[in-house]
Amino acid sequence: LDRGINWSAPLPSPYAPEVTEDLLAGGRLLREAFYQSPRFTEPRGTVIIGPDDHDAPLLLIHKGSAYARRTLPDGKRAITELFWPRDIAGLEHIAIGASYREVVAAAALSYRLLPSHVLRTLMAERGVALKLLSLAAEAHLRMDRHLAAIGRLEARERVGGLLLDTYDRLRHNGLIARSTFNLNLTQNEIGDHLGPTSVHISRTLRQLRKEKIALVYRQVAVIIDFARLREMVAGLPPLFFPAEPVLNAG
Amino acid sequence: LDRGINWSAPLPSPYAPEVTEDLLAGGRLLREAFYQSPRFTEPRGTVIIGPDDHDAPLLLIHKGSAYARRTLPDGKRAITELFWPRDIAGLEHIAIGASYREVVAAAALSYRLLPSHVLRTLMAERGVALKLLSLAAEAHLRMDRHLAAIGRLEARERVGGLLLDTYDRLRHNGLIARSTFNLNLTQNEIGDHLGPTSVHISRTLRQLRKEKIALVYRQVAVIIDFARLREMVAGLPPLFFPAEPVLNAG
DNA sequence: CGGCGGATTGAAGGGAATCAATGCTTGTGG
DNA sequence: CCACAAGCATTGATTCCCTTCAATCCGCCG
Repeated sequence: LDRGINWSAPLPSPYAPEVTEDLLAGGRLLREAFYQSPRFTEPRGTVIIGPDDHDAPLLLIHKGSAYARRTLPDGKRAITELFWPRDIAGLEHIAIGASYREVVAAAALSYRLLPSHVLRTLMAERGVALKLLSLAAEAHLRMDRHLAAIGRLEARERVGGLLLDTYDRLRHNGLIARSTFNLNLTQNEIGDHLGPTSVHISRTLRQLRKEKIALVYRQVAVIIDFARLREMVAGLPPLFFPAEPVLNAG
Repeated sequence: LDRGINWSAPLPSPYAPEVTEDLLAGGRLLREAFYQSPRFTEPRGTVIIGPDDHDAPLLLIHKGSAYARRTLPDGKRAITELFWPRDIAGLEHIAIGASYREVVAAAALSYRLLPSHVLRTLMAERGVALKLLSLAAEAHLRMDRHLAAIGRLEARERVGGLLLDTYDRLRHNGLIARSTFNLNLTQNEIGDHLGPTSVHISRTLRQLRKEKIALVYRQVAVIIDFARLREMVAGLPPLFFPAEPVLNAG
């Protein structure tokens, strides 16, 4: 059981050392730009960015969570990315003028928007361009890893991975302190994200509950046994890079 | 059957109109930078970028093809991206100093390398930064779509999708003119890319062969019946954006 | 209270994995 | 020039993970 031991994940990703300063400056400018826009709030389920929106804005999340969703021609749905507070969604819109997926609020969502043309202007600032590229790279890394998981792991490991990844991401950003957190996804949505049907997600969760590894009840997840959960998802590469000498205290 | 009718895919992706000029300029500069470096050639199977390389370079492909591969802790492999001539691989390295996957030559590969720090300098040029972001966005789009396919479609549709996507990408870049092309992937590698085992890939290909839809023999693919193939992968969203009024003749 | 979306559970069926044997090419060396 | 090994592909038999279908249940809201 979790006895207050720090079970959190390894250190964050090491950026190329020579860019950390630029990244910090760029991140600051980016945040300031967002803060010039008003803060919106929308209830769960709201489509923030439509599937065919033109010149869609970028989106900084303050509170709640959101996901990117694709609807296939036959009506099947796939959730390809999850966004949590401090994440920026819609980086693609800076270069590509049309959206190809929806961004949907997974919980009551508080956020700010920034039109893509503002970003294009702001990119003149070296740090901003670099920060945007690094955000894109992080998203790429997560999708790459998710792709490997979906293609090569079984439902059990994928579900375990989702729980652990979410915990690690939230914990790493200081958004939670205990082993309980709000997943904000119905079992149907979990299925759309991981591949299996909601029926199978239900069975998998029941199994984890029965084995006293983790508990998901009404979108609230509780990780009971970190050691066995981490062992269960050992097939998955680590979410962040392996620990390294700290590069910068910035 | 294919009677010389143009079965190729819809138009390329529409960039935000106000950036097309910058993109062209940036692309030119980027290409020029690559051309300052020597051209290398490696045989099929060569690992161009190792899984733990630090400060890995970017890679412009001239001839042949390559793929990005992850090896999971238990030895299972996942191929998460395919690269064809004119593609640039390793955009992540500009911001993230460590590689998290391998880049492997899928055929005799002719390519050039560019160290990431050169890119970081070159990014001062507005067009270059924008071009890099747009390349990242395109890669993101492809992965997003692939994720949806892996998560929601069956093996048959995935295999069909791979064939059709490859054809469309090659054709769109003027790299092939007929319905035959070299896939450069063993059935094992196809499996690593699409999810199923090589055994099941073999059976699926046999089925397509029997139905006279497509033929893959010794890594060479021949699309026999475009109409039925496109119908078969109707569940997949289009590779490029739907046709639009042409933005720019540039 | 009735209705509704989400979750649960059982039974049956199917798609894909696994295991294992065989065949086919190509390259190598005797 | 043939034997042989190695890697890839093919195929059958069996198993199993997951889907599908359908019924039920639960908590919540008007």
